Formats: sequence, C-alpha cells, structure tokens
Amino acid sequence: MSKTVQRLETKESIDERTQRVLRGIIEGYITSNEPVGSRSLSKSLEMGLSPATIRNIMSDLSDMGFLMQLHTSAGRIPTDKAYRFYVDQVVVANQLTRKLQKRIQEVTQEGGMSQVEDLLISTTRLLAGLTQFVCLTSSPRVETSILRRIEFIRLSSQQILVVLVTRNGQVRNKIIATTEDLSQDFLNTVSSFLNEQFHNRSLHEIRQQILESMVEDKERYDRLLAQAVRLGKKAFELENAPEVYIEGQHNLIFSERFRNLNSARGLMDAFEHKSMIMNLLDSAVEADGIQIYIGIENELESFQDCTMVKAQYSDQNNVLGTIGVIGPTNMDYQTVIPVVDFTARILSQTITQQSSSCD
Amino acid sequence: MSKTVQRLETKESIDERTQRVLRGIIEGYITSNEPVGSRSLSKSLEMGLSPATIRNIMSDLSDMGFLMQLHTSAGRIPTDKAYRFYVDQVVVANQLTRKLQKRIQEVTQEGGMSQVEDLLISTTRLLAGLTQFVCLTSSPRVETSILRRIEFIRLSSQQILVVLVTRNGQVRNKIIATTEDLSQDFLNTVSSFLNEQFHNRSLHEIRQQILESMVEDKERYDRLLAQAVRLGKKAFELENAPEVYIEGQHNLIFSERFRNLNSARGLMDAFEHKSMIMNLLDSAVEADGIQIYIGIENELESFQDCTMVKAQYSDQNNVLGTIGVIGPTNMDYQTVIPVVDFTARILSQTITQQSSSCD
DNA sequence: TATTAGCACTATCAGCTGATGAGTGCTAAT
DNA sequence: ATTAGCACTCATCAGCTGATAGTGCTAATA
Repeated sequence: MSKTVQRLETKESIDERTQRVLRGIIEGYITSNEPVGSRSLSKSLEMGLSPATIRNIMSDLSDMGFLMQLHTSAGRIPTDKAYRFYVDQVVVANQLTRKLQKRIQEVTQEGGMSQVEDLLISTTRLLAGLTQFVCLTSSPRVETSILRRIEFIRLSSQQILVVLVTRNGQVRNKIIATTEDLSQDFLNTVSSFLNEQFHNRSLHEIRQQILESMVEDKERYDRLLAQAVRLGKKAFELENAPEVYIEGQHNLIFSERFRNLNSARGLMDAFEHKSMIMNLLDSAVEADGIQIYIGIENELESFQDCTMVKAQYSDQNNVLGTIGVIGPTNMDYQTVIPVVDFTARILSQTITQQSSSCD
Repeated sequence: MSKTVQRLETKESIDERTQRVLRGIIEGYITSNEPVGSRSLSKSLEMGLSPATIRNIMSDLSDMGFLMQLHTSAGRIPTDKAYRFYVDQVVVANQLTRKLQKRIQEVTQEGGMSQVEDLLISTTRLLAGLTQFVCLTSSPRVETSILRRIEFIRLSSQQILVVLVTRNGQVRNKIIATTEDLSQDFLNTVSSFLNEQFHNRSLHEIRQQILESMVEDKERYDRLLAQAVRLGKKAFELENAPEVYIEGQHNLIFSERFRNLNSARGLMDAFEHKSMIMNLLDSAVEADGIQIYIGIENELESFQDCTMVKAQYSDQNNVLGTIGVIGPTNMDYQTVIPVVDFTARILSQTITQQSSSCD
C-alpha cells in the first residue's frame, strides 16, 4: 500500500475489568448519546464496583487516551481510539433479524428494476432509511465495465443515438451529431462490426484500441472501417462524470443522533464534490468485507467527526462499487455493521444474477 | 376553473402617500429581513414625514391587513396581502443584467446535453444557485410526449432492451423479459412496423390503441402483428413515476434568508412526495407567463410560509413542464420574477431547437 | 385639521447573579 | 485494593437588571 492509511492501534493490554468498564462507557454513550458518569455507570455495570473505583479506572482510561471530557463537571465520552477498540475487540457482528433481512431483500430484488441505476438508487435510499444516516453509493465505473452491446439509431440526418449496454446491466444513451447523413442500414453494419470486434472488452480497452487504430492505419481502411472508428470514438467518449448516489442528507439536519456534530454544513458541502466522494468510496478496494473508518481515521477533514462504514459490491468477477453510510462516531456498530454488510451482499447477488443472464 | 384558487385581492383604494409608505416597508423588509420601524422608515423614505405621522399611517395599514407585528415593541412586517399588492401594483419586471442573461444562456445551451433530462437538471441547479432558494422542475410527462422512435435490442434469449425516443428528446430505456427467443432481425421488423404505425403519436394514444387492438382482433393477425402488439404493450407500459427535479434544498437550512421560516422540516418532507409536487407544479397550466403564489395562496400547507414563483416551458406546440422556485415571502421579487421568466424562456427555446432538428 | 413632540408603556436582548447538580480528584479509613 | 467522604469545578438555569427599539396616545402646534 503506497498511501498509509492512519489507523488507530489498540495493542496495549488492558486488564479484563478495565475493559468491561470501557465497554460499559462506550455502550452507555451509544445508547444515551450523553456523557456517562461514574455513578450511573456503577449502577448499570452491576459489577459491585463503587463510583469511586470506577472513577479511578476512568482516570486510567483517560490517561491511556480512551476517554475524554467535554468539561470538568461532565461525564466522560469515548475517544475515536475507544471506538476502534470496541469495533476490533468487542463487536461481533450479530445476526440481523429475519424481518430486516426480508426488508432488504425485498427492496433490492423487487422486480421492474431492470437497470442497475434504479437498483442502486433504491438500495441507497433503503440504507439511509434503515440507519437514519447518510448513505453513499458509488456506481460501477463505466470505464472498466465490459461491453455487452452497442447500437446506433438514426434519429435524423444530423443526429444519431448511441445505446451502450454493459455486462452488468448499465445502459447509457448519448446523442451524437454527424455531418454526414448515415443510413440506418449502414449504422447497423457499423454496430455489428463494433459488437464483434469488441465483444467482452472493457470500455477503457476499447477506447484505447480505437485511438491506436486511428493513429496506426490512418489512411488504409475502407469506408466502413473509417466510419466505424469515427463513430466508435464518439460513442465511447462517455462522460467521465462520477456517479455517486447520496441519500438521507436530511438526517444530518433533523436526526437527533447527529446532534453533537460540529459542522453538518461541512459534510453537506463535501457531498457536493462527487468525484472526491467517489474516490473516497472506491479507495481501499483491495480489502474484502466491511471497512470502518472512525473519526480521525477518515482522510477527509469534514468526515472526522463521523464514522464511515462501507462495503464493496461485485458481480461474479469484479468489484463494481461501494456502498456505505456516514454516521456519528457513537453509532450503534452492533447493528449498523451487519446491515451494511448484508445489504452489500444482497446487492452483489442481485447484480450477479442479472449479468449472468446474458448469453 | 373548477377549483377556486385562493388569491388575495387588493381592490381597496389607498391614497398615494399611504401606498408609498407601504411600499417602503415592503422594500425595507425585503432588503433587511428585519421588521421596519417608524423611525428608520421616516429617514429612508425622505418624504419629510415624522415618525409619528408614519406611525399613524402604519396603524391604518395594520387595520387594513397589510402589516403585522411580531410583538408590541418590534417594527412591522408586511402580510401576504401586502406582498400581493406589491407584486400586482408595484413590481415591474425589470431587465436582467446582460451578465445574468449570459450565464443562464450558457448553462442551458451548453453543448453535450443532448438529452432533456440533463438539460433540466442543470437548469434546475442553476436556478437554485442564482436565487439561493429551492428550485423545482417538472419534466415533460412521458404520457403526452410524441413518439419519435422506438427500437428493440436483443440482449439475450430472455432479455430485450427497449429504447424509446420522444420528439422532445427524452430517451427512455427499459429491459423487458421474454419467454420466446426473438432474433434481432425479427425485432427490427417489429420496430419498423411500430415506428411506421405510430409515428408522431403520443405515447398515451399509442398505449390506448394497442390495448384496443388486443381486444378487438384477438385472433386475426399474423405472428408479426401479434408479437408487435405484445412487445409494444410491454414497451409502452412505462413507469408512471413522476419526474421532478429538486435542487438547492440545503439553502433551506443554511441560507440566512430562510431564517424566519417556521418549518424547514415540513418543506423537506413535502419535497419527498414527488407526485404531489408534480401536480402542484403542473396545476394552472392554462395561465401563460409567470405565476406567483404568495404565502397563504399556496394550496399546500407546508408552502404557506413561502412564495412560489413558477413558469411553464414548452416546445413549439405544447407546454411541457414547469420550472419554479420556492423562497421566503420577502424574496426580492424585482429580480426573482424576471430570472424565473427568462430561464423558462431560454429553456423553451433550447428544447424547441432540439426537437425541431428531427426530420 | 393634519402633523408632530412628548411621554408612558412594552417586549426583547445581553449580561450578570446565585443556586443547583452532576461529576471529578484526592485523601484517609477500611 | 477498595471505598467513603469531602472539597472543588463547571455548566446550566431561573431570575433579575438596564439598555434598546419600538409602539399608542394625548396634547400642543402650524
């Protein structure tokens, strides 16, 4: 890995009892969203420890960097380091309820969503709704998608509609202008030529190859080839617009859980920079399974008050994109993690089914 | 008109001087967003009236329902009735600056936006940005759009991609499932049949006619016709999903101008109900030019703190949709009105150009 | 008679106050 | 090693203050 991602380490050994206290504080803060004090913790822990003892332990934990106080007379809250400990050592992804599983399956596998775009949008919306956080999803990069089919449709003497279908079910339309009036018959010939030539190649490769052939045999080929290359070039010059779906932004404003967030504004502004978000989501794709970035571990400054939980989705061969949520650092990891995980799996499954149905 | 739209009337005759005071208060409140008092108004009006006199006039205006006070010791603010007076009697749509005109033209006429969807989205975003309000746009109802072209593309033995292009440049894709394996050649025959049959008919009409022919001559026709009807039926069963584009929602939260809004939440929630918004936008389409709904004049309760300014856009023949903004009632009508108006005009112009370029 | 000066009245706001309470840290006793 | 006890620290809140900006009313005035 060229770029070292900052990740908090929790190698220090803390004895059992201290761990239980820390865990108690974390879970207390997660459920109540209020700083937790020694007295209440003494009760809720039921370990027969007096508040004073708890205070001593808390003091140790503060020294170790697991806890902090907003002000002297308030209880303590966990630091990012504490959450990292919690996620690494304590949380075991517990099972989702059947009901929740069913809900997710219904949405992602609902009929009528023939196109990946629709599927992604409704899944993103679902996840935002379930978690009450903001949900971000990167769509498969058209770049690396495999061509399934390309067609040209003559709309007028100057306009041609390009329809491009990728293996994973994305459909892209583009209207291109021509100077020459090309007949539909001719366009059909061109498209079958391109389809044959570039079957099962990635759009990126195809573009590359087209550019090469334009340079190489500038003069050589016949009219068909010349037009095919010219049209192909235009057709594959797809907008590089990064497609990111963002849902649940209003939760930032209206949800109580985001209350102690410094700047909702900063986050909202960050969401406007789609390509940045895209990169963020698609980074660390090597890692399989779920990835969690807690507070300061996030590269983006405006995310450093939050935790991002994300997972890749894929078809049978390749990772296609990422789906994830951004929430407060004191989110309920115990359920958020499996929800994101499960959703990504079901999403992969649905897309795989769709793309394997071509022959 | 079956449904009477509540619209405030300002028939009462108010003498010249009183009008000037009222106007002063309205404009003062528009620029400062603060209640205006007799003292400051006395200065800014430069009519040589003492605060006391102004107070008397203000008192009269309050009685007439043009002004109100948030509390005793605050200045006065205009009522919806006052804004209605202002818009009807005072505002003369002043010219936009060249600079602004240029900006709008650039965005709407920028190349590469071959498809209406893209055009509408960026125009909506532009208007939200210019006004710093929320901008709403309804897309042309696919229902009433005129068919320009329909094509079927065989993706696999069970999947067919339908591509549907309307005269105003909307492109719709849909993947439909088939039980029978149909060759591309056959599909081409079907599509040319449909194209010929239904050239220049609205999608609504087409669907109607397909349904009729299915009932009428159930048995009669040959395989081509049968398949054509069957495929056509599926193809034109387009999602009736109302397409509304909403941009600038964050202004609701972050813009100072929305400060004295009761419930941003209510508005945001209303925006979720796309079909309601769609109807709202497309109501009163008969009216040509700009429409303005001030506060209580809005049917929707959550809009009654706001003013909506909207205008239709159209191609050479028909009204296609509506573009409008929602802002505080004390918006700067003097500039918002011409901005919306101009944008709608340019939008119409661009779409007309595009759809007239087919032959 | 229309206008205005003067004055009493009222609501908001910022700043201050002291009481309250939750929570800590330390120390000495267990 | 644990805990009870106590002094201490802040944040919060209600209540009070004076300053400010506005009004409505009345009586004087041009």
